[in-house]
Amino acid sequence: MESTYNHKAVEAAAQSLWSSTNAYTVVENDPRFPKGQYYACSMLPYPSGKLHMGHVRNYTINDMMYRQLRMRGYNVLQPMGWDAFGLPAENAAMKNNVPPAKWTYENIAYMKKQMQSMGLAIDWSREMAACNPDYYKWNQWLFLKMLEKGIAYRKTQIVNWDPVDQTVLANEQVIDGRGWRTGAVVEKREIPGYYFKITDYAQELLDPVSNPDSPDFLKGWPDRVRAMQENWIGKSEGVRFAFPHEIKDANGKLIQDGKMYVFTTRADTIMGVTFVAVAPEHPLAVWAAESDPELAPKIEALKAGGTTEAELAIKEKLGEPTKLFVTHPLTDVKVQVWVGNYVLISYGDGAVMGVPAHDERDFAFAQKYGIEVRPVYQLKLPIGDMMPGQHPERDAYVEQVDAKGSWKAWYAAKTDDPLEAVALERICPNPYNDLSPQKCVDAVAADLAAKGLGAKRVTWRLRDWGISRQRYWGTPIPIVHCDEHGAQPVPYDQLPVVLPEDCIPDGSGNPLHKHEGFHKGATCPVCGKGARRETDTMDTFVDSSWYFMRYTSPGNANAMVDERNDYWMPMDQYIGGIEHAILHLLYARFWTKVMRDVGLVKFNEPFTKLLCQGMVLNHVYSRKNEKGGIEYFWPTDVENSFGADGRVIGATLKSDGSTVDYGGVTTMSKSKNNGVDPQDLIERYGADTSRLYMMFTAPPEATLEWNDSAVEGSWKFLRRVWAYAAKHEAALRAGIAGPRDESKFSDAAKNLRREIHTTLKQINFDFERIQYNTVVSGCMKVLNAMEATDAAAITPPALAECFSILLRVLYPVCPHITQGLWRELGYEACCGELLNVAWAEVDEKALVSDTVELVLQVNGKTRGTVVVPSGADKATIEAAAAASPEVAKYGEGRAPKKIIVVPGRLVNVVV
RNA sequence: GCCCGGGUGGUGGAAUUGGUAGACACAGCGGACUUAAAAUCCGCCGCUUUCGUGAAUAGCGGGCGUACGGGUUCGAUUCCCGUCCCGGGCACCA
Repeated sequence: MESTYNHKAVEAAAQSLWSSTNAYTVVENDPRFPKGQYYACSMLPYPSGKLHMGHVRNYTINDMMYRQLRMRGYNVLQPMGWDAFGLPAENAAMKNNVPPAKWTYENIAYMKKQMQSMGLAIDWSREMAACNPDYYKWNQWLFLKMLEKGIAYRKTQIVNWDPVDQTVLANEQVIDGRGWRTGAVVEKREIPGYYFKITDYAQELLDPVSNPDSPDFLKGWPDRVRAMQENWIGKSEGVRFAFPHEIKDANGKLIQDGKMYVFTTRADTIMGVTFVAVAPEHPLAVWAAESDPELAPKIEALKAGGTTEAELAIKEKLGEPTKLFVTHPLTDVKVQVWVGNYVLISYGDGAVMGVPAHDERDFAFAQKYGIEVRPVYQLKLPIGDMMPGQHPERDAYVEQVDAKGSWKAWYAAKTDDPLEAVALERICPNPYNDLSPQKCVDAVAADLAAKGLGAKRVTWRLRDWGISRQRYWGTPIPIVHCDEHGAQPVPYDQLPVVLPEDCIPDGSGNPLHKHEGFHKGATCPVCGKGARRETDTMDTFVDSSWYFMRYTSPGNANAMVDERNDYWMPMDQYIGGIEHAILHLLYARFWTKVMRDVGLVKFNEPFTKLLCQGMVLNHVYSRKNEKGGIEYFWPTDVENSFGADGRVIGATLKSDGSTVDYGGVTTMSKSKNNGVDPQDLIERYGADTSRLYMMFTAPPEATLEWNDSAVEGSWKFLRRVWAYAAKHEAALRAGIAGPRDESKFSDAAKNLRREIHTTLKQINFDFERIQYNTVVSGCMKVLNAMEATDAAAITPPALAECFSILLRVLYPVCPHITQGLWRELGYEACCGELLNVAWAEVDEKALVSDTVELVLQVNGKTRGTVVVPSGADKATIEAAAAASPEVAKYGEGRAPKKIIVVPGRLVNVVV
């Protein structure tokens, strides 16, 4: 064999072997795999042009899992596909004047080649692309089913409209209120669109992420992802009730029929209401502005600022009083209406009851405007003693068990005159004083219901999923518009509605409008007359909501999925970026439940286990240039300077020493000039080194700050593996072929086997918990142990066994070099192809040793070790420990008071 | 502001249910080989120079050490309470 490692030749040979044997094509119920199916899948990539480091990391994790489990006897499926619809293709089309389809297909071809060069064990016979009519036909099919079931419906939506380009803009395409391309002021327009009633499934989507007792609880998901979904769904249980009023508009009509509704989760504090606040867009605020010219601009000003950023949480609570009053539903006291900048029109009824004593925001607001604070629960601190930012409720909850009598205390404090206090209380008594908060909520809700003014209500943050996009490159929504019969679904037998692939968007409007054959070439299914085809396409999240099930049923032209899907699904392990923790994973769960309700699948949840691999980050360096633009610098062209705490405080350019700004670490991107192309790495060191380094440098879920200075180390390790094989080729060959009689193994062989099987045990554990960085370090330990032992002293069959363990445990990370050595050394001729060889199992007999070394502690401090025969009983160990010189020295001659023995590990002598 | 993670050598990171902290590497330092370089191999590598013993900033011994302050325990990186800092998520959600 070659004396040195030639990665190019080795990798080419392995890859051509795999492709010539279709090594990774899997079939259902394959009898070769006694342990049954295992479906391990990565989130499908967008074909942007080429792979980035995040992809390499994601797919290497997936591939390691694949190879290890397959060797363990599982029928493993690792498919791949393309999230091929979407906006970037349209933008590229405009820039390069090529149809999005062509651009997309070329990218797919290139990226597929890159994946093959990584040595990924993908079953390409199941490849899918979202832009293929064979795939998106089923988006359309299920859409029609959802229309039938009422899960899909049509309503008008407010969108960002660019008046120059005549197109709809996504939120992120609106910059400072202007279109990103045209700079035109963006208008809000109401246009009709289709929605999915995901809210109907809210409770069913919530339980598996929030309730550990739910039968579908997703215990194989990271806690943080479950928490994010739970927050996103946002269930809150409370009471919705009305403040009656007689406020009339200019036409003399009662506004909102004389009832101002609010929602609260704290109905128990209803007796503490001292004001109400409405959003600036609320009908009462609108009327207040119309009827008071001085107030109008002030209310307008309250609309300023976004409402979706975290910074709002610390924004100052601002408001304006109006001349309007509503009536407290239980006490009939008049309550002033304020307009507040912290009230959101989009949540609940756009109005809140103000209880300064028991709500932090209400408290801040009341403090600012001198509104009365009226506690319902006894407070720990008098209101006057509270510091700014300190909120009464925190303390109030502590004391809430003693709510009884609190109002009396408060009234008494408000006036020195006990008679007046009694009088005040009579005006506004609190009948709920004796109740616990939860009982109080029930009682208040009952009283409001009796008056016909309110009821308990569950409110959700989750909104229905709007799927209409006024874009070209997406799944056509299968609807036609007839002048006579309106919007009509396309009949099932006319699916798919095929998207023309020859359009080149120019940025103005939807090119499908101009495509006569598409737009005008439809007929009404009711009357058969000519009709216009819907030109809106579906949100690309629709495509990604079920692609993983299409992998299971490739080539089926008659059904979305078939019985093969029942074999593979639910997916055992899903792997992808944390950035999809909410939307994609929620939509896929919803879509699965819809498929279940249509009778296509029998399970409730699609992903049993979820792994979110950490992001790959790199440093960012930039500087403002003369033109005012920002210039980014390649990280390796920059020298850092460090502060006393070791953090980067500044940076200079290596070329001329000029200073640049250090921007911390962020995700790699072309625009920030900090993306590392994995192809460079693969070409220079090979796929195995790249994979090894990627896995070794950080655990899969941790973020990884890119630094390739250690790649050389991984490269060096693989060269050592090869060199060891080349140096000991003869002994290894002899060991593979020779008879194996363990009773004749030399002591050196026994010692080496003990060490390697101990390490193997750890490696197996690390594979199970998906801690692949320590799997790699385990592989290094195996080689270190072999190199540290004189090979001549090792019985050849033992040497061959040890090296075969190394090749097998290293195989999932570095399949090429291990496959190459397996064949070169003759393992293949004897035991078959490495991919199909059984995983290395720990030989418990090899772990046994005559003596065992225990850690010796005196008074809890480690002082040395004590060697005892393995299997020694407690008394023997205690005696050995007590007799040790360390105990004599550190125990200062005192007799042991107590001896703690942890079998196999440690003995602690307390004197 | 709230929720979820996290804080360990110069660096990436290890330590399975509390049991020898720093595995495995990278960088660095010293050495071997070589005409030289590369490659390779061997050794050292948390702090304490003023804690002891040494001529010694060598060895040996001791002490300290897992963000900080407490606690539980024979024993704490690990468990509990409090504080600070960093990262991610979010919804001023009534």
